[in-house]
Amino acid sequence: MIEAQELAGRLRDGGWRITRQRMAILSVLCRASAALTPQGILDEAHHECPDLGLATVYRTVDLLEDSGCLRRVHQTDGGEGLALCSALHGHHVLCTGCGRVAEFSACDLAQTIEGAGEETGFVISHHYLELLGLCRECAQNGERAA
Amino acid sequence: MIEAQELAGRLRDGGWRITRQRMAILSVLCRASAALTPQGILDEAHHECPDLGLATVYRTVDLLEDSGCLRRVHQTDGGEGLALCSALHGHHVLCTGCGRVAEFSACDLAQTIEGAGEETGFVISHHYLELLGLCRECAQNGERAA
DNA sequence: TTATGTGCAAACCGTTTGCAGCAAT
DNA sequence: ATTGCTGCAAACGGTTTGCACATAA
Repeated sequence: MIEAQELAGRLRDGGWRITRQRMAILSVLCRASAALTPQGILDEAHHECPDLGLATVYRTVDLLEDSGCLRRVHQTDGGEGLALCSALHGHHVLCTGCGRVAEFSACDLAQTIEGAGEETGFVISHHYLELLGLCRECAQNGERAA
Repeated sequence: MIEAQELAGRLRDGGWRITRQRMAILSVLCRASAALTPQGILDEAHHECPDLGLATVYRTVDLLEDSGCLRRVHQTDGGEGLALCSALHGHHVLCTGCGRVAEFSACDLAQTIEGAGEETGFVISHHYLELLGLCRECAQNGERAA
């Protein structure tokens, strides 16, 4: 669980100003257990920053994405959501039952990348990986994976 | 290189009608080496089907996605594109130099899935994987990966 | 003090939808 | 003959932008 303060530090280091609005958005993102939409962020942040506008949410989200603090993830419903990246080279796992998002770092694609390289002739340099399944709670409650 | 006829067969088997418009869209998708947008599909298909409308492209794209023949991929420019899935359980590789798309099947995530499961407590059932790099030509021409 | 950030509201643009006519089966 | 498919154009909704004001540094 990363702290809003820590993310704010990253922004400050990047030369960005720390405003009430940005702090509110960061807090919301840190508290969130599921991926959020810009509108969802606004709704949540409204409690601690009633005059926040949607345009600012979009602008801040862009900023955070560019800074590598935030990533777009495919939602179960087909849409996209926003989820924090607390660590470097982290990937996301999404729960198809409740939408919860978690990060993991144990990513070993060496074999796959080599195989794909041979198969296609490409020289692979990056990858985008997202896992889907059931979180502990949903698995225990017998939810079905989508 | 999958044939438009083969894809048409899959649609027919699903109970869908084969129309001039759908055939034109399928041909475009089969010919394409890069991921396309709906508008891009329309522009290309216009040659062989001048009265094709954008709404029909959207409707056909939905159909193909639902049938598992087409997948959305993250483009290098941040946008999304559409790429054919010719095989079952295929993933895509995108060239960050020229946009070319290829499919590969050598996907071994067992290790990663196990690790992520331990790390997060999730029971993983699906995954979304996309590789990025340089195609043979771009690598030879000394293009830089984005 | 100064440049950056913000709210507001309008503009934008990709996508979806309703409908009357068309065409695959 | 039936029913699904299509083009058109309007509606929609998420995102971006211009601008004058506010505020972090």
